[in-house]
Amino acid sequence: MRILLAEDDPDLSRQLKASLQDAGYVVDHAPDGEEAHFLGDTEPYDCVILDLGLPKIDGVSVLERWRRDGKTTPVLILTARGAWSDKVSGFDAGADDYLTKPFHTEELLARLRALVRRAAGHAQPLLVCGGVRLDPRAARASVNGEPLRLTSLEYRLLHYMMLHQNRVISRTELVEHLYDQDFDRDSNTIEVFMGRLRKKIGTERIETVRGLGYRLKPLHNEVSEI
Amino acid sequence: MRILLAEDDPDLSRQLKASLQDAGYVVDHAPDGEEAHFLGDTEPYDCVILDLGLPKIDGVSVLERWRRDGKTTPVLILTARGAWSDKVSGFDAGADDYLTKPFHTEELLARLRALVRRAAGHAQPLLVCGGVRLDPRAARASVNGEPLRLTSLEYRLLHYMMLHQNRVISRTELVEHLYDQDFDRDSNTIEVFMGRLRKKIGTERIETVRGLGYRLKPLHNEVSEI
DNA sequence: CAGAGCCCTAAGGAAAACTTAAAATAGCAT
DNA sequence: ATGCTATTTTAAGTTTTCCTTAGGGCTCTG
Repeated sequence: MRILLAEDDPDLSRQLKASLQDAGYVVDHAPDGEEAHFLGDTEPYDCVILDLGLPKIDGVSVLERWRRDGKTTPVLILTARGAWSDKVSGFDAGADDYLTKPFHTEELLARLRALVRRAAGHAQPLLVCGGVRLDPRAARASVNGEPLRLTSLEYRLLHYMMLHQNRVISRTELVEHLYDQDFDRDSNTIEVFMGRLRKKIGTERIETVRGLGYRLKPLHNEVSEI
Repeated sequence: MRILLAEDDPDLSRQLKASLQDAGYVVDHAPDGEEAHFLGDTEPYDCVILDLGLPKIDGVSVLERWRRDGKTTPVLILTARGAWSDKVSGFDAGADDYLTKPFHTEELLARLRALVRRAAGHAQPLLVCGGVRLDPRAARASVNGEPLRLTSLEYRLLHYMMLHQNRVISRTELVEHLYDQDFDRDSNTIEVFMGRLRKKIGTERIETVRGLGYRLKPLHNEVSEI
């Protein structure tokens, strides 16, 4: 876990750096806004602790530049007591958290934990099967990067099969998961939809296992992927 | 944007609720921990403002229960001046931000903006989706630099969709976040407003996903994803 | 090679979404 | 307060989408 500490007060800097290192972080120190901006731009930090009253370039400006450049690293801002209007502008510039000096080191550490935890919790479950990708959060799928245009049932079918890829899935199982209880057992909808799906993602990708069901799998030449 | 305000002081509650509503939020109020826990459990809020000194069940306990149940709604905690050890335990219980009483309403609003924005995964204070821009601070939006003239509901609709762009958002989700508890479920307001928004920002930008909802996305030539 | 299992196509029909206009409500200034 | 305007909601009519059905042809297997 690597942290950028942008703070000009030498005493506070030394003390904070020590505490952070004790807590297991790797710490780089920037004594002014110019250095802070440069480091934040070039190095991949997990979090930045940014004092607003920095020499050369002030903290809010540094932050604004980063955000304008698309940096999303979490930033915790330090500010002097009572300068609450700084806070407002800092937040609106894209800060993720604030701390007023003087503060207890323990509180800073707690806030850091919260920030990093939050930033890391951004992993989204993306289903992949060869060149086929499905993002359940976005309700969207693609083949070889090309977005797929799927109807509701087609999507649900693909979703279920991606969740259970490489396994043979019976027609009954599919029906049970795609429809509610009462559904005409001897209907051929599943077959029809298999046909449509195949047409959209490539026939080869869904194998028919006669008498048992269907299996979704990557193409032969794709198997090595992920 | 729908918010739960859990605060027992009647004066402060009234004043805060008014300020929040002025700022365009839909606000539900819980005067004690029991009510707060119940509402937070049943309604989908975009953010919770939680006083630690609540009657019946105290704030930290309420928060702990939510987190144990897997709730990830951002929570901003209000606490009395000087009780900083509360903060630490509150953070570790899963709070996302802290504010010490007394505070400036403007600061609370700034922190709320930051929280909501962060929860949606945006570091930038300015929401961008292709040629559409929305500045939550100024409550302004534009298309290709051209300022948009939006009514209150149109704006809130666009705001919510920009926070969750590229994701399919159901009619239900929209209704739940744009209105408070009692709203007629089978009404077609959302459809009507989608029509109006589309007329203003361009039909292509809002894709309807039949049976699921709507998705706001950049135009084809503006960006490609997945 | 016969029969079961599967695939394909096209069209009917129903649900979902869109459009429009008018009624209801809220907001604002007089 | 009162009326005027802007906004929101309701409601009805229209269009679009796509789920389902059914029938003929194909393929695999015993």
